[in-house]
Amino acid sequence: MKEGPDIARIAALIGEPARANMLTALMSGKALTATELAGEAGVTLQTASGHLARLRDGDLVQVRKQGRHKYFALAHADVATTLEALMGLAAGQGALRTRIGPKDAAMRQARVCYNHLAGQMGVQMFGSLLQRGLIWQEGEALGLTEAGKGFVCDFGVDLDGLSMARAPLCRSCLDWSERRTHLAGSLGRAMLARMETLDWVRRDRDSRALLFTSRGSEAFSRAFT
Amino acid sequence: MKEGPDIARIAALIGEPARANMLTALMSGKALTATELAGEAGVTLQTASGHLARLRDGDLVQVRKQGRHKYFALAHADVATTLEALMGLAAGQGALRTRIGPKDAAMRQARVCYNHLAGQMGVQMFGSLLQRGLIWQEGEALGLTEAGKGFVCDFGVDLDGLSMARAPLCRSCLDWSERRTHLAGSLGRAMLARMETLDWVRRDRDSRALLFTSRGSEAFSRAFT
DNA sequence: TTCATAGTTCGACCTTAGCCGAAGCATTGG
DNA sequence: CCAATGCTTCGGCTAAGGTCGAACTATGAA
Repeated sequence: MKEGPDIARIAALIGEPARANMLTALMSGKALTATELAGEAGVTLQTASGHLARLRDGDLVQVRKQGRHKYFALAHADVATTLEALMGLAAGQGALRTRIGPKDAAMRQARVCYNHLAGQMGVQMFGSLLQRGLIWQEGEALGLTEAGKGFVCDFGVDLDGLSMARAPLCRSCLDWSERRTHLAGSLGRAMLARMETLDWVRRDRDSRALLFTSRGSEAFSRAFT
Repeated sequence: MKEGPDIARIAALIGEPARANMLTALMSGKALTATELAGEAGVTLQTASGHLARLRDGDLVQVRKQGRHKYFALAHADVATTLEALMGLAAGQGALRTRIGPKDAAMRQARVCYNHLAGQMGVQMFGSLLQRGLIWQEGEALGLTEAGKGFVCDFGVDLDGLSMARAPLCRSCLDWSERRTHLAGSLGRAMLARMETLDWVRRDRDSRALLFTSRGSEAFSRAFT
């Protein structure tokens, strides 16, 4: 009768409104301070402090101390993946709760998901790369083809630098709004970073939405049709 | 502050040990009764009933009522995906325990279920009829096709007599050892009765097991391959 | 030094919800 | 009809944990 993996412990950790809000806020990939997270969660700092300690205990977030600030971020990409999966379930059944405002539409079109591009644009980019044979996919596994490496370098990404990193280069991530896979992993992050450098896209200050510039929008559709 | 889907509600649903155990048990893909799930979760039936109602409310499981049993299964493949993601996070990724139905081999092969044929043979017959287009199935609904009517009459069943009865002609019944559907309803009962008349099969005196004669076994596999 | 800001810990409330006993339906079998 | 079985509902008990005020530590700035 004893369990396998202790799924309840993790789910209970996520299943508390204040903590869920914090984790959702961290999905942007940005590191946030305890005070900021307290604001996101709508609780006082003491309460937030307790929650964050628990999240850290459960290995859902990691901390970096810097001066008198503590910056919190999601511990691992797996955490982001799991949260996306949960959002998929919640979105499938609960349109009743979320009113679709203008920001919501922007979120569906393009948003940041643990520092990589998600939403319609993310799915489009992934599909384009796949169709042109620049990446390959076999079940869960995912990778760059030779042609793909050339493409990515031409795009301006330092592929050699990425290869040194410990994290997997390519990962697939299931989109909660589109219900299709998009590109995650260190390559996914690098691609988004490059697009920001090129000023194709800018981050919204208050949400995870990504706003494409008119120039960037045009260039994007030319690059990933 | 409130953006995105209500992830906390779902996660809290999963994040309760008893419910998590139930969901884990359902990961096998098989449908389980409330009593079985209560055992899996280590709680009494009353408690389990409450939990299952909540899971059903949250669209994590779907239920199928059959006689005095209620069979529960995961609602969608998405639910299983999310649970797997959570298990991945829980790191201690362990074995799923599977509790199998009846231990008696004969019972598993063929037995009586409300006067119709159940067990491996029942599932086989159902599959054969379906594949050959003799019956049709749409969700819960089930019926005989024109070709099926001919087949049944040839088999020696008085279809006209059955149609007079109040009870539905065809019903699907979820097998408690195979956990797949087989043929129930007045037709299911008539089919079994006919097989007994033909001396294909005899009832065991002390149990619900059905013993196929050697001749009957041969004829059965010829008729329902 | 003194003050201000960031975060933690403690203690005390108090709501939530998980749990079971007992009784109530519903279905099946005799 | 009655008995047995599967499940649900109700009521009360209890424990867990979320919440905040207040006091405390730590870092940085004037």
